[in-house]
Amino acid sequence: MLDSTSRKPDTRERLLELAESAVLAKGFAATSIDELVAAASISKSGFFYHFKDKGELAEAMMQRYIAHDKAVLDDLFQRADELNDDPLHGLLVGLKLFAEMMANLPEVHPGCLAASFCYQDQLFNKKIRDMNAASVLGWRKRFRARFDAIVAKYPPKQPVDLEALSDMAASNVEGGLILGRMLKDVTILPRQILLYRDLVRLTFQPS
Amino acid sequence: MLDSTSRKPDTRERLLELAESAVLAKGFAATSIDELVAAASISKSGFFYHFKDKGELAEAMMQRYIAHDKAVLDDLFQRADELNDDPLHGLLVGLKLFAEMMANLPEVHPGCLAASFCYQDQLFNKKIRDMNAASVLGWRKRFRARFDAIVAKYPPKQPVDLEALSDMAASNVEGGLILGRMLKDVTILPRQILLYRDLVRLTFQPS
DNA sequence: TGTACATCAGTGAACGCGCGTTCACTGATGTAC
DNA sequence: TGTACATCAGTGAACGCGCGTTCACTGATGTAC
Repeated sequence: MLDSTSRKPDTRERLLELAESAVLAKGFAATSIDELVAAASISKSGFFYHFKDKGELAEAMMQRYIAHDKAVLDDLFQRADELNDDPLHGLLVGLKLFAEMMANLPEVHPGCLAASFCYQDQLFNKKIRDMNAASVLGWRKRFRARFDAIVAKYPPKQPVDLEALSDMAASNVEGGLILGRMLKDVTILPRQILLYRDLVRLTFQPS
Repeated sequence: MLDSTSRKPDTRERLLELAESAVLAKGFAATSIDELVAAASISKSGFFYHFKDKGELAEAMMQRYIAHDKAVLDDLFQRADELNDDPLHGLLVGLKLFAEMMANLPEVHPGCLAASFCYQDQLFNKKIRDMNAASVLGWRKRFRARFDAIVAKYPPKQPVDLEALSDMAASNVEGGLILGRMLKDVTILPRQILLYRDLVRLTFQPS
């Protein structure tokens, strides 16, 4: 029985964490197994005990990243919904919380592993690319459900491309991360999220 | 004297073009000089006649990409401005033209080299990273100037983060490209641009 | 409680291949006089 | 107009290093009886 309080080193998890930050800095191909095992203080063969090859590392990284991403969003919107019954205000509160969370990240230059992978996708097998696509569709579905509820209560004055508006949640984060990295300015992402929030408000809130 | 109509092979340009599409598919580190020279039908040493090392290739790629990017935008907004005197309508027309242009790209999965580089930026020297940052600041400045003119004529009802709104032009394109690649759906980018256009309209247009 | 065996989490040495880079050289074209 | 030289746009062979991967092996812990 695995005791969650027992702090055994968990080499595999450490390798994945090291790999993630290396890949976000240099890309997957330039991240060598040698550097990971050196940082984790194990031998190269130790790596191959945990992953049968480098492709399996990529798969595990993506799985871990997507699961974490989903957990954060689930938690965020659950908290927002507890504060509010109205679908529009619930989303606006959630987006505000999201912006605050992104403003308070401890990391210096955050990045999205899915974005990194999508600009190197020829390196990966179909399974990984499909995981990546599924995770974006997850964002789309999550936000679309909220917009459907909002539209029912607050019919917009003009026709709205609800699918694009749902996708913009993810798109806006990806874009904000890229600009934040390019300009080394961590305020860009949270401000982009607040701007998306403005768009949602202007689109649905009766004036 | 170089005659622009003389169609000499221009090996260097061909190498840059081949490198760009390879890098957008696999990343810079996984793009080998061997594959480029094979595709260009020259020998490996021929490559080193044009570029002193791989880093100089990266530099030339970025330079070329940014110059092209700037030229496209200059042309686009010049055309939009010829159709219109009003700053708000000029921008709205420009964004519509932009969306149409992006909807009619011949490429299957377009991508942004600057985004690719920024997710591998540890591979590159400061000069390249600075070029990349300068190009984003170029977008910011371009759109900021337009928003300043718009605000003077159409004061917004509520306070607006004009810098973030300017950055969103680039951010929105980056995000749209990423989602388009992940889902292999070329309609995503133009629809995101139209949504940004909606935000601009809703923010400034008197109701 | 003691013993036999299985599993876990690795080690250490070796491998071949592909990568970026160098170097001496070359044939075609351009320029000076 | 002919000749000497320089530049352009490469070629071909060789280099050493780092990479991902394999393989036989090991000491510590867990489980069955």
